[in-house]
Amino acid sequence: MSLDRVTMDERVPRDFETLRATILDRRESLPKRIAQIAAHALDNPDDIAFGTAASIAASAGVQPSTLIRFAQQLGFDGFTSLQQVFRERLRERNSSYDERLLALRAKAEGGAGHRAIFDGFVAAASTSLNDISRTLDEAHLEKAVSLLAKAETIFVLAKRRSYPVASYIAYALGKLKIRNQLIESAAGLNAEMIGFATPADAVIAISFSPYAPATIEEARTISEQGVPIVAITDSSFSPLAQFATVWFEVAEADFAGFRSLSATMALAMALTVGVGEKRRGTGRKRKA
Amino acid sequence: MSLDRVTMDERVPRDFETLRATILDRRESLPKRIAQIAAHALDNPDDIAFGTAASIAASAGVQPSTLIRFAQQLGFDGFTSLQQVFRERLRERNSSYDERLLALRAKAEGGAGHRAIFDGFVAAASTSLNDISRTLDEAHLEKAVSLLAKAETIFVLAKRRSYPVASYIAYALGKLKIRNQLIESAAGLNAEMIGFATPADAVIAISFSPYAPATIEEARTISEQGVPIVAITDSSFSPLAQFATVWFEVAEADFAGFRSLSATMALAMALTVGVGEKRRGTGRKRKA
DNA sequence: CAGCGAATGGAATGTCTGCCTCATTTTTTG
DNA sequence: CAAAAAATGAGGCAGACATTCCATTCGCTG
Repeated sequence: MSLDRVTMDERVPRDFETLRATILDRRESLPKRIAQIAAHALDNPDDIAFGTAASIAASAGVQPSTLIRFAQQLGFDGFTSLQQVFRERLRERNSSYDERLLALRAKAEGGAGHRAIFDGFVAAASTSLNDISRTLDEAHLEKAVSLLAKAETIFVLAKRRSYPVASYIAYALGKLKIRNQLIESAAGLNAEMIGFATPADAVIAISFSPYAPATIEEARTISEQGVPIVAITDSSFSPLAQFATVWFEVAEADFAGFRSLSATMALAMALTVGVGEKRRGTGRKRKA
Repeated sequence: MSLDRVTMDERVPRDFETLRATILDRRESLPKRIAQIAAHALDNPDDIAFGTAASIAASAGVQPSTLIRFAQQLGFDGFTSLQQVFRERLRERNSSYDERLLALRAKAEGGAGHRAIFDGFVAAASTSLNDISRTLDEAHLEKAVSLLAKAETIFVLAKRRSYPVASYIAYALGKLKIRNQLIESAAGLNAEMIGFATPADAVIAISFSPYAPATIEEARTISEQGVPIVAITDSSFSPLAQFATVWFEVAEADFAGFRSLSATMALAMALTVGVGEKRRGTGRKRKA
């Protein structure tokens, strides 16, 4: 047996960063095909982690046997051991963000003091942003923006918890010189305001469970007038969804009984600025 | 052949979250061994992603064939397709938090379409949350909460961009049955409202550059009446800071000319709920 | 340009994979 | 409690897998 040599001085990189450094270090001295794989491996680490030797070799444009030689040259005893390093990287990377969030949440739930409360809200907001970033339907977004961009006046409809979002939308639309009307309950003239809306206009309606009855009623009325509605709500069973031309499902995390608004805010701003861009793009002009 | 049934109505979950929801949904109705695997899968998703059918079955304490039946019951055509979902999850979540943010921001700046705009706002919000989580001064938070908890009425003062935050604070304070007064400009009676404030009350004032002159003026007036002020603003040179008893410096990231509100929102909620807790803790009661 | 060692391609190999089948056990139903 | 249905266990099979081996090509050096 002459395995001694292997165990003697060859230090096998066990973590991805070391491996990466090793590869970059030897880059010059590697044979052509091996270098080809090295480049491919650092560029597409996920493929190495999940692919088979054959599939990786094919997408790197080499023979499977070369891939194995590459692994062996780095001190591994085969492709499989090399792959372990790439897989370990994904395992560890993955946990970092979630762990951070979990830690925050744990601190929020376990810990005392007001810092804990603050952490709870930060965690809820982060979670919500994370979720919406994954689940947002791009087609819905495009459709909603087109719809709103065509509107003469954009009516913004929201009560209670959702009202802050509506007021920010109204503020942003105003800054972008897009004609809009915020429907607030203060003056008690909602019915009259809604009466002005025509099918040439559009509505952004926001409501979450428990749905403010006034919002639902007003959405119903306005939809019966043939005005298209973009709804932001929390489930496809929401009463808002049935009146809506396009609707978004936003799941906000909550803390201490108050749901985050961060995901809804991000979506609201994307809609607003999206409409602004679209109008500028088509040369359409609006005065405040 | 009776495969028709499968292709007909069974909707196969393609992303991890949907899959997770589906499993949790059917949890009750699953056979014992299948449930055993379901639990193991949700607890050790990484193992499912990387292991072989045999190794996973062993560590879940079942037969490999059961694992395959589990996958089929969910609508997949075999273990391999189920595994794809677990692998996709790792691919998408793969990068560390910072890298993910960078990627989002790059996509937002480079990319076209409205998804890019959305990503930009999500990135801005995440960055802001990240920043405030690092920089928030805990002592300031404690001091602000004590100050507000002692107030008879909490006045909330903000205009324009900061107004949504103020309206959410007012909403939350209301739900917590804490007496508060939102100072909005609509009725034009701000001066009179402010006149009611006494040193036994307190103010939450929010303003960011460019500072709304009305907010500054009102803050000045109210501080001259001896009312303590908690300010949320963006720099210690802010005109708001000089009137404030306690102030928070919040740096919000911006995108497309609109700053995020997420960090301010999180702080605002922490203050609000903090006050609520403190009052309940000291047995102090308030009526709406 | 001949000679030689390293590098490479491609097929062969034995192992292990996922998945199917069928016998057995458990649960449900009448 | 019997019969039927569902769930489970275990062995077997075809195919895919990583790896090895050997013939061929490439890139030196003299």
